[in-house]
Order: sequence, then structure tokens, then C-alpha cells
Amino acid sequence: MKISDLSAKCGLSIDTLRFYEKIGLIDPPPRDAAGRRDYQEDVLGWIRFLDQLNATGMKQADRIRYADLRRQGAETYAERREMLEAHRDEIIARQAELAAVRQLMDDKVAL
Amino acid sequence: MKISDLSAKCGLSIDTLRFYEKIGLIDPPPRDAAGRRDYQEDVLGWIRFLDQLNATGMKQADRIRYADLRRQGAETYAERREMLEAHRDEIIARQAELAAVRQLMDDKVAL
DNA sequence: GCTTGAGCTGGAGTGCACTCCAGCTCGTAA
DNA sequence: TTACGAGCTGGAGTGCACTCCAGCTCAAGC
Repeated sequence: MKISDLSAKCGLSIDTLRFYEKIGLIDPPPRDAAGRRDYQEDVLGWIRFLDQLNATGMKQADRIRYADLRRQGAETYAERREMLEAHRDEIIARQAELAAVRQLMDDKVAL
Repeated sequence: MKISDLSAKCGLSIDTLRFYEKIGLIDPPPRDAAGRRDYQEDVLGWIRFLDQLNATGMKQADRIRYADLRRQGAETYAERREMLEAHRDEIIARQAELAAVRQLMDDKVAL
């Protein structure tokens, strides 16, 4: 899969895909004979997961840390799990905040 | 109330308070004889509301727009209400996303 | 064989939301 | 009366997360 195909499938721009590779969020893919990136299908699942972490407020530095751990393999399961637990706790806190402000919006709109 | 007092009470830094005034989020307060800002208590409620809009993802430009409308008085109720409704809808969408990713976190952590 | 278009690299630029700084004026405490 | 600290202004700097650019190579179609 060429970088333009991946971009179309995952919704990230070509520049962003190369940027994510540069900062270590995505593994450098193999290259074709002309030196162009040639992605495997399975990177899509990983990118979607990154998107979800992003959309729920995980910082770039933490996503990079998570990607590093993942690259190191099975012996980092425990630490990755801790990161996900911490992120889940943040999500829970944000859910509470959203619920409160949504109630406030409802009240203000009902005026 | 001096700017340092307001900062202590609302949690925004002194620099941020002056910055918010410059961009039109906070009305310029009256000044004392020496030219220093002298805030009224009631600005606190407004700042807390701004914080909540911020914490739930409203963009600066929209908060500035809302503050402008508020300054113009009662004839802008309708437009302000529309903004709050739109923001509530965004909050609802983000609640759904948070719920989905939280479920994913729960599943991954349970591994 | 020449043009076109996709992809490549390193590095500069952007937009947002602050945050910090230099150099100034005042008013109160020692 | 001098020293200090709080506050003032305009403008520069910061950190994050991209986004764009110049100038290059390469492969395929006419």
C-alpha cells in the first residue's frame, strides 16, 4: 500500500503519516525498489487506535511512549496496561466534567 | 479586587487575565487612582463559565464571539442560545466518543 | 525521450493559547 | 527617603501538533 492509499484509508494526511513516522508513532515501513514506503494493511488498526487515544485527549508524548513500549514487545505489557488504566481514569474524569457542563448548557438553553 | 486577588480566586495567572482582557474575553475593569485594575466580584462567575466552555473544548474564537454577544446585551440572546446549543451537541458527540474509548480501555486493561 | 505526477528529504512556517520579559510607575514599609 | 514589591505596557518567546515548501528522484504514459 502506497502512502497515498494509506492516507485515503486512515484519514491522516500524507505529511502527518511521515511526521508520525519521524517521531516514532508509526514504524518505518519497508520500501519498494524505488525507495517509496510500502505499508502493510495491519498498520491501519494501529493508526485507528492512535486516533482514538488522540481524540480522547492523550498527549503526543504519551502516545510516543506507548508506541515505544509496544515496539519492545511482550515484556512491556504491564507498563502499557498502567498507561491505559491511567488514561481510562482521565476519560472518566472528563466524562464527569462533560456531563456537568452539558447539564449547564441544557439549563442555559432552556432559559 | 486587585489582579493578584482575582488570579488567586479564579486560578488563571495574572498574565492570562491581562491576555483575556486584551482579546476581549473579559471586560476591561475600572482602574484605581494609580491606574491599576480594580475588579468587581461578579467577574468571577463569568470567568468560571469561560473555564467550563474551555474545559469542554470550545475554541478561543467562539468564546470571544460569545463574550462579544454578551457585551451587546439582551438582543443577542437568540444567537448566544444557538451557540450554546451547538456546543451542547458537540459535548454530546464527545460523550459518545469517550464512552466508546473508555469501553475499549476497559477491554484492553482486562487482558 | 520527454513530460507528468507521486514520492522523497530536511527544514521552515503556522495557528493556537498562552507565558515571559524589559523597562517603566506607584504606594507602602523601614 | 530610599528600597521594595505589585502592577503597568508592548512585544517577543514557547510548546504543541502539525503543515508546507524547495528541490530532488523515479516510473509510467504519450
